[in-house]
Amino acid sequence: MIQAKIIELGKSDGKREAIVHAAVELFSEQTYEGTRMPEVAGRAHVAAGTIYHYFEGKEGLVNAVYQMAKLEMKEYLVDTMPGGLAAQEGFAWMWRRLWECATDHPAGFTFLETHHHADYLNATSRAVSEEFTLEMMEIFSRYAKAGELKPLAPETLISMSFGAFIGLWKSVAAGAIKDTEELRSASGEAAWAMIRA
Amino acid sequence: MIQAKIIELGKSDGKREAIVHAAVELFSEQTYEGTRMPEVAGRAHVAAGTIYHYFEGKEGLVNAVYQMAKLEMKEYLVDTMPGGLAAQEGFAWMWRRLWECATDHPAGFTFLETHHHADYLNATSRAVSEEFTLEMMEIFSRYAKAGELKPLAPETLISMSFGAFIGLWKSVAAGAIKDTEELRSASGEAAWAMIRA
Amino acid sequence: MIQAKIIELGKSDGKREAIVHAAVELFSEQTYEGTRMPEVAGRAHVAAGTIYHYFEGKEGLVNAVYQMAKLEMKEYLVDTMPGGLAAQEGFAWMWRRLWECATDHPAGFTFLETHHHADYLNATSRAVSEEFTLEMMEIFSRYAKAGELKPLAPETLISMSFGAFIGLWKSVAAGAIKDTEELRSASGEAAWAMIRA
Amino acid sequence: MIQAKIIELGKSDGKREAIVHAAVELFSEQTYEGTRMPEVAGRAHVAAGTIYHYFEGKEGLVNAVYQMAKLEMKEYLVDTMPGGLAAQEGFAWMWRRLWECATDHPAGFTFLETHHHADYLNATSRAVSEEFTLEMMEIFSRYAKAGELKPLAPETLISMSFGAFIGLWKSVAAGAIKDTEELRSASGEAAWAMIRA
DNA sequence: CATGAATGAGAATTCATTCAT
DNA sequence: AATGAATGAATTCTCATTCAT
Repeated sequence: MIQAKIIELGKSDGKREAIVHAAVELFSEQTYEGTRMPEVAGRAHVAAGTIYHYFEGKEGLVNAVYQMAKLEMKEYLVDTMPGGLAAQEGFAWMWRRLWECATDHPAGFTFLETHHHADYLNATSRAVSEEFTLEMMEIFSRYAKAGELKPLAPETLISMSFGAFIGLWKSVAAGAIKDTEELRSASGEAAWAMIRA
Repeated sequence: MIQAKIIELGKSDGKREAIVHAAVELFSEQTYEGTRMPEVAGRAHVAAGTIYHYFEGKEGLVNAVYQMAKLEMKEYLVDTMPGGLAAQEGFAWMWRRLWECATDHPAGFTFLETHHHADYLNATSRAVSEEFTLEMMEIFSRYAKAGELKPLAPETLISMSFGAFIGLWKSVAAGAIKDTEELRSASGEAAWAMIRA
Repeated sequence: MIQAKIIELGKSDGKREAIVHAAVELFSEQTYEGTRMPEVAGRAHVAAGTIYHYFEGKEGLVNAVYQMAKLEMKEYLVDTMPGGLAAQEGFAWMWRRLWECATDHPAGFTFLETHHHADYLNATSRAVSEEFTLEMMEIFSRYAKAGELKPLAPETLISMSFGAFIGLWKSVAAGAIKDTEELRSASGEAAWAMIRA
Repeated sequence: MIQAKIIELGKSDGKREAIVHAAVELFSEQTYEGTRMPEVAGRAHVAAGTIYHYFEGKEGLVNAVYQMAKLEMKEYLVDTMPGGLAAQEGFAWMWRRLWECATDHPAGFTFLETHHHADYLNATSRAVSEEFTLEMMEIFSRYAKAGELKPLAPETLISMSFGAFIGLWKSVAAGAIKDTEELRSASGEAAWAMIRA
């Protein structure tokens, strides 16, 4: 009964969802190549063959995973961004949202970091990625034009600040650093110090 | 002359080195799991079986690669560090050395970033990694005690500044940002702004 | 009818059995090490990979084969032994059963002779073997206590009489001696003459 | 100097000897197929390549081993047999010589048992084997004609009595039975009881 | 003659994918 | 749609043999 309801509700099938979910986890814990299809099936509580009803092989699955994770990230950082924020507030908001995104979807977040450049990503995946990058570029360019950022290419500032966050997040995820409210704001301020004019 | 001496010392006529060299390149271009042994053999101009004279299987090889790369990095950042530098100069020196290390050994540098957490790393590899981390901790702790750094855990500052460099380097390696002398110093100053008191 | 039941019980549509069957034959015709997995697969009319669904590698297979053959032999010689036979009748019965076992399962019988001491036999295989040996010891010890056997250790008498049978069987299997009813009883009487008091 | 003398003395080379010696041991402890050439080289204290100066590959080696072992056995049982013995004494003498042969050359003796039928034996090896068999046949036929043996084919009596010895020897070699003078004579008498008229 | 590093054909094994049920 | 046993191509690894030193 409950199962039936979940299926009827959004998120389509439940089974497809479960597969993608299992896959992000395994791809992020291990690697794409290091993860076996029956392993994915097992964690999704689904038969191996079932995956092939929903995805075009392993490559189809990893692309679905990638797009899902990237769109999720876009939702956190771009789609929900309040308009009209000045550079400092805008950056602080993004930093906070990065934390939230990484905390809410640790597997997806880690997966994206580890599987950028992969040659199994198809055109759609690359397009989704590209779109996100452009949106970020636009935001940083706006701040730069307003003279709020260091005189470095927006690309440089984005790479460095995202890099700083990822470095920090990796340590947190590894348990080397404890995630506290204090850390979230202090690290954001530090990152801002790196890029502000 | 020097070459002659090396040949006399190690038994190596360079075959072992050639294999490790081919392996770092391929592991960084692709992945550990995504790289096939004959591929490594081919790039090293060696028969497939030869790899097994020098390394205990693929796992033995990847550990040799990891240790080599990590020790290389340690040499750039720790072993050759001039004593007696104050925090700002010390950090600037390290930032420059990171660039040099990444430029001189791009494959090794990229490999380390992508293959941290891998479960095929053995005790020795983990020990080598640990030692490097401890050395960095010591340096940053010294700067922190001198009151030159932001009041955040050294681990946090290290993660963020290394993360910033890696983010930047990835963009450079991907061809999105051009590596200039200007960029090297400006980015270093920006990173310093992030961590200084 | 019986066949139908077996199919319902075990999951087996006989594939596992076919593999074991092919394996005993090949292992006895050649050797364990001298037999190639695809050869086993071929004779079992199964794909090479299928063997690995049922057995843990070649070693798993050879152990399954060993246990099967040993239990088969135990069934012929121990499990079906009528109670209450005096020494001479008991021995005659066993001798006859050895012939039947060797004739009905020539591959298994030969395999056991050739692959005793092998170091790929696991704990279970050794336990099965040990149990059979103990049962034989018990039987011979009983006969010895009744004063019907020569004053030699039961172990000695078992080794010699089984050895005599195996020597004979090898010649029969090689075609050097013809298996006749006459031979079966005469050889049994001869063997009895060797061990009787 | 000493080395030179040994080489001059019989047994040709010393190195060839060492290789054959190492090979019998390993082939009997393991199997022909289960033994690696470098392993043989190692135990013979010789380089792997050296084996190929003396033998035509692994197959050449195993044939040399087989012939050596078989001729050794022939020497013990046939060549040195005193003429003019009656059946019972002749058999007792052979039984004693079997013990001596097995004790003096355990590896060779075991090797022969385990590697009869092997398909890597060449014409020469088979000829040597055949010759031994014929000699034994002759001896047993003589005893049979004299009416001293049971009315069974000589082949049958040979197979059974040799089989009995081998069975016994295996238990002794495995440590399950202790080799004593008492056992040697009692077992010989038992075996004689099996075949005598 | 002796060596043993190097070779590469061939063996064991894995794993993405299919397909009868 | 769902299953999971079966497949066999692809992969790792072994080992008899060669050959430059």
